[in-house]
Amino acid sequence: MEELLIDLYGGQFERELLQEIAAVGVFKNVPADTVLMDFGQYVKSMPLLLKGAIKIMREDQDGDELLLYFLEKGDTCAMTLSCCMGFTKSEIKAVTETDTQLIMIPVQHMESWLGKYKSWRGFVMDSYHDRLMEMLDAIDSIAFMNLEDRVMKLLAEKSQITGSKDVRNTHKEIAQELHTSRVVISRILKKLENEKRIALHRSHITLL
DNA sequence: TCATTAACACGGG
DNA sequence: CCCGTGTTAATGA
Repeated sequence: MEELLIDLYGGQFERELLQEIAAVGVFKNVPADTVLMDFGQYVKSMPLLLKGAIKIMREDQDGDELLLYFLEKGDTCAMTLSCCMGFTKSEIKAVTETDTQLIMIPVQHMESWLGKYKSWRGFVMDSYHDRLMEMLDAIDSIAFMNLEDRVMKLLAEKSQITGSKDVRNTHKEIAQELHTSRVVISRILKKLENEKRIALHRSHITLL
């Protein structure tokens, strides 16, 4: 676990901090499509992402979901950070998009590290900033982009996350993540296929 | 005009 | 058969 840590965070964290993380952190392998955190849950440890991707979703009163943004390696969850400090409930849902490796750090440590390690403070601050920017990006998408562009953007993100041109998602899943109906997704995907931007297959889509 | 809802047909696993 | 997909018709914002 320590080698992985040094590999990913060595340039960022002090040696002592890396050792502390290795000492108290719990390494976890999580398969794809696992719910890591749900609405209303109290958070008792924060995840440090080593490998894979997690999607962060918001949910409305009817239980319909909307994808906000993805977390990738080197990222952490901003909601966890604020939840841990104030002991409030989670406002978001986190689901693994791919098979994921992460380190869970109990909350009591992360607070003391804030005073102890400059690099940790910087990391937490940067994380807040990054997540805020991604949130703004998500708002821009919903407010200003048409559905066709949002679909392409989502496919591009998913492709980048998996490192593959193939996106293994059904039209239904895409519709739920973008909070729209499957009919529209099918129609838009068909249009994109006619424009030679993607190729459609059963249960997966290839970007061209 | 464009999204949504409901309904139906087709085909693959 | 069930599910994913493609399409249409009616309705609404």
